[in-house]
Amino acid sequence: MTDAGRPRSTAIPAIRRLDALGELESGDRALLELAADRPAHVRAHRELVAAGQSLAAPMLILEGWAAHVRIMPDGRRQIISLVLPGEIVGNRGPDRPRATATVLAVTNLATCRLPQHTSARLDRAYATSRTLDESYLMAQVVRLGRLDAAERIIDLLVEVYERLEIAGLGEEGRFVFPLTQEMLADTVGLTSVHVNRVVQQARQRGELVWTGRSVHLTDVGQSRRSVGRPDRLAGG
Amino acid sequence: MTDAGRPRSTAIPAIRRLDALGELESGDRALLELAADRPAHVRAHRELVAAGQSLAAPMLILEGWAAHVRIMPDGRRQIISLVLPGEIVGNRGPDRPRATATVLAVTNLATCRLPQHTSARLDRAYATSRTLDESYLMAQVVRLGRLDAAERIIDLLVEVYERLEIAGLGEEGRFVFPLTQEMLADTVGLTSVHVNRVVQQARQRGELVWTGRSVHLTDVGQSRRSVGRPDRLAGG
DNA sequence: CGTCCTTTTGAAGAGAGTCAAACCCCGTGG
DNA sequence: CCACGGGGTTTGACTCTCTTCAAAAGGACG
Repeated sequence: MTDAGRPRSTAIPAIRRLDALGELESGDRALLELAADRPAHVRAHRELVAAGQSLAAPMLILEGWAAHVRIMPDGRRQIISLVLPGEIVGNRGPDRPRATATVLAVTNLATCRLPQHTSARLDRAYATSRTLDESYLMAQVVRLGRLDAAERIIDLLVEVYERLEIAGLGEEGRFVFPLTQEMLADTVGLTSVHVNRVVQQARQRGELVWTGRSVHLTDVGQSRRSVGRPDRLAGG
Repeated sequence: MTDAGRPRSTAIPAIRRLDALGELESGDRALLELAADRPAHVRAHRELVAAGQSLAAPMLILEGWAAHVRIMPDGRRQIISLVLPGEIVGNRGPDRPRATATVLAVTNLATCRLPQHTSARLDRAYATSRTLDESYLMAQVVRLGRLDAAERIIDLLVEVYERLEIAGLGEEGRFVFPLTQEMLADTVGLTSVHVNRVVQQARQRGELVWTGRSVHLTDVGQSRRSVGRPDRLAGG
């Protein structure tokens, strides 16, 4: 279900996402396009925000992936959450954004400051985005707490696919997935060795095609049922 | 002992917590006390909010513990986050609160509606509370993703202690802990059998005294270091 | 005294981690 | 054109944490 009735709003995925979340008007889109017109670039592996630092303003990811990361004193690493194109770092509504964890550029990034004090519709898009952030974090907790290795990986891939789909960056179960198996392991709380084995099993089942940086979930519906994902919330 | 300089603001722990977070004025406290004066009661094991439902208004927990829970189709259960006295369910700032997961009363509860549209200081307390909620959720992800069983349990107990301390409900590592080992297991992503064994080891090390519903962490500093907890954010 | 819930204990099995090495792809440079 | 290097992926053998299944033992309460 791409956009049947509505015309495609813009060529910029990040803006398409906010449009989808808030039903923006053309003025809102123009404002966002203006902001996106002079993007700031960040190289992969650079820190966007150090833990405990505060962010000047919320930041919109235009291209590339970022992640909230926690590294423990002994070197263990956990990717707490991913930030995909169209999603926002430091989106805390009225209060000052203060990072609760380090934010890392997973790939090269294009970003811009998030326009503030704007229309009601745009604010609604931001608010919806915030609500989604929370639900993604909760889903991550359930994933790590109660799913086994195979389920964790499929569940994460399904979630990523559905998140990318909002910005028009995924279709028919296909999407770009720039994480290495090692980073995937740090996301789902496993070792890269075990991730590798489990991914191969999913391949052999025909559930998953993953070559280079592109992933194809051959039957998203089946996959999402197999991991007991709750139905998507009805719109509104 | 407790508040050296400031006079103890109120006898109600939930209000003490918000006071600590926002440096309230007496008017704010009076407003909260008024709201807390006709509490609503909820029995243990009742659902406060069903998954996907929206909440009429944010709800302040006056007494007792609640939890965000996800139950999977096959019966697996994960407690996503705990809500302790003085903490808030459905605290989403300006946007409509919509529950992302079921909220369950862990013990009998006393609650009240959270006063809205109030002073700047009270709003700041709410905002800080929201920020803390997010950091607790992130800590839960790290706990489940990268800590082993013993670490998960100690880390959770340390966090709970420090959260209760804000409301004046913990001192010298001692606090009331109403969860059964089974519920603790559902929180830290383990089985109750294994939780039991690991708790016994912590007892034998002398790290933990847990009898009935009261827990004593004999050396909080040592415990928090042993699980690699980041230093608490400096105030402000 | 019996019932229900929670904690405790035991024995055996499975899932994931560890360690180590080989393999692959790809860009670099001789 | 091919050797070199380096990240990422793959494989194998072994270990160990945590789960599973079962049952006993405590405790609170009507």
